Amino acid sequence: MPKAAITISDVAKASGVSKSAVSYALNGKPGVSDETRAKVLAVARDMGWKPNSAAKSLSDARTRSVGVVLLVDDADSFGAGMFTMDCLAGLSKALDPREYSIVLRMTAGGAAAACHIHEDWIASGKVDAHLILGVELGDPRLTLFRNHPETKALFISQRAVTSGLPTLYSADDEGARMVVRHLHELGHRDIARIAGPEEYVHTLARDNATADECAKLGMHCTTLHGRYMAEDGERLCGSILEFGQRPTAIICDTDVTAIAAMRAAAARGISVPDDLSIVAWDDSPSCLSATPTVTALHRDVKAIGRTAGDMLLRMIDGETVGAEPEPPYRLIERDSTGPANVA
Amino acid sequence: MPKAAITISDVAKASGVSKSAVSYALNGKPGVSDETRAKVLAVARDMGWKPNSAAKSLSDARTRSVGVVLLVDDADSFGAGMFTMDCLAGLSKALDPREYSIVLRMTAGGAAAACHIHEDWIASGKVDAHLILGVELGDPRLTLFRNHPETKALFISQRAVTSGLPTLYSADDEGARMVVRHLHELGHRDIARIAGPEEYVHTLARDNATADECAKLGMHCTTLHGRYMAEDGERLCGSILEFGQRPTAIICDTDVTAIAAMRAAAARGISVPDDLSIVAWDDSPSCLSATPTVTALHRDVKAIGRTAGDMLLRMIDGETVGAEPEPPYRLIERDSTGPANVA
DNA sequence: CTGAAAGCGCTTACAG
DNA sequence: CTGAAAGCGCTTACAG
Repeated sequence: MPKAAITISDVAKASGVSKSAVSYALNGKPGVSDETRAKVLAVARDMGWKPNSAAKSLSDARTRSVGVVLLVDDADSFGAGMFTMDCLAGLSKALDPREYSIVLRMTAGGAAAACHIHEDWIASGKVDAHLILGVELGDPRLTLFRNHPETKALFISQRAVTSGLPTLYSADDEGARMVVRHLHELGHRDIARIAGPEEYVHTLARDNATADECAKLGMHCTTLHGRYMAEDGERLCGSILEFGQRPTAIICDTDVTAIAAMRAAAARGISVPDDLSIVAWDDSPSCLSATPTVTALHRDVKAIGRTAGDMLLRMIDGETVGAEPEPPYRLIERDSTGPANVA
Repeated sequence: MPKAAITISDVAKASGVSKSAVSYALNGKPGVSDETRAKVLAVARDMGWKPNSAAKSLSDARTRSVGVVLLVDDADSFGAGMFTMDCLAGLSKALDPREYSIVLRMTAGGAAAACHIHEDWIASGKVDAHLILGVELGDPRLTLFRNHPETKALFISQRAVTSGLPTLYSADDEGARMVVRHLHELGHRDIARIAGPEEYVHTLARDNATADECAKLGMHCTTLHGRYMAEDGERLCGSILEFGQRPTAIICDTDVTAIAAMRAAAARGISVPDDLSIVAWDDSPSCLSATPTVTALHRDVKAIGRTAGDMLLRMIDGETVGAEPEPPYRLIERDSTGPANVA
């Protein structure tokens, strides 16, 4: 069984034609008679021939792969975990039919380390295109790809951050407005938000949109920032509930903080959703298994990955790609939100 | 900035020597004077030269990448998610210093589809080695790699499944015994287990080891099988609590079912850990945020990935690799287990 | 120590 | 329609 790798020359010999004839036949190009072509194809199949990937890449300058560098944080391997996984699944799905693979690297060295890997890939021609996630303001990867406009690179990011670069931008703005409007309809006028760290650009995007929509609707919103951890959620929720005027609803930027906030409320005898409504920004299975179940902003992460893959393929095909929006959020109403109870 | 890819010939021209001299210099091989070498290195660095990856691969028959095919299940994108992610992170960490990348594909087509991808990779020389996860009994990938002993492939699996093939085998056996002994020390004699689906080989491994250790220690264990879902955990726990002699402890094969089981117990007024101890097989953040916190078997998944990476590199270097154990489980005692309360 | 040459496996103008 | 040739960018014996 384990025959040494068979080449186009072997096929040529076996079918009694020249190497070039084999190449033409195999690639469906003109230059061979139908008869020859059929024979070559049959022989190639029988011998189990596949084009050598390195040789093909060298000769046609295509690697048939897109590069992704993941930033891993030793602490929170959890936060980004599922998003990344689903996103890769979607990407893979888009790439699959074209026989493109993902070349994956992970680094704990942050944006700078990721940037070096991309540089290497550019210089070595390791990938046909780059996908960049988790960009921050002043990220060196922005500069890198601005300086290499000939390199095909797509960012999944906020619109404001990557301006001028091909981007699949998030719908955080719309999401924020959606939540605020939902709470407004339920009669809430005084709300709070347990937001993520201010370093994240999407946090700022949400901050802005939330504030803007609240202003439009005449609502008041207090925003506190913290990490995406249960303890932060509990602590911030405590602050919100104990100081000043208590809001009737809280928006939490993540499922973890939302569930932590519910616990903090329960600990104080505050009932959700009767006394307090809670909305989680990221939907997840834990939103479903919590008591009560948590109303959440849901987005189809696989679809985001798939869209990214499609955009990358278009770039590889030579098309110019600009900024395109990701699929919209959907608000999934569950049991943690209800009419405002203004005591 | 965006200079067209620069090649070894450019460097040769710029430093006034031949291409071969450049190659020797760049690869630290003898054949050039120290002076020439230094000059070439300087020029190459200045020009930002990197070896073209396809050319290098073609010439030395090494792709500097290992291939991984992930089986994605449209339904449960969650279950395997974090394990896979952490495992990849560990793998990447091992591969990084050698400048190896992961070539990643994901498929919803199960083992058969994955098998085809591996076949393609073998024929096209796309990767230097393969890593295979989530193998089941009768998996076509076992046959494929048995028929291709010259291909470097490592399985992360159960020892029994892959016999003869290079394998990083799991410590499920030891894990099971560890939990049983822990419960025995706490005085439990009559226990139950909410296990995973019987299709999974690791389920059987756990079944066997649990039964064996119980027998040794004179303990009784009832085992029920179900999916890794909250509803299954609740249902099975209900069955266990309501029929026959109620056990004093339950081992759940996953964090999800453990937490569901705790809920089922609470719903029946059974207190954890006073009336019933609960152990989760897989540790996770939710074990920490549950009330009470859940005693769990914890394994260092990144270390598993890293070990796999090291083994793969050794295989790539020509070493023969057999079956090696993964790092052992650790039992993390939290608040969901306590002394047996034999009413 | 150094250069010219052949080869890795494929593709693609270029003559027959 | 078909074959011989050159080239993709690198490595590596092989003569000077």
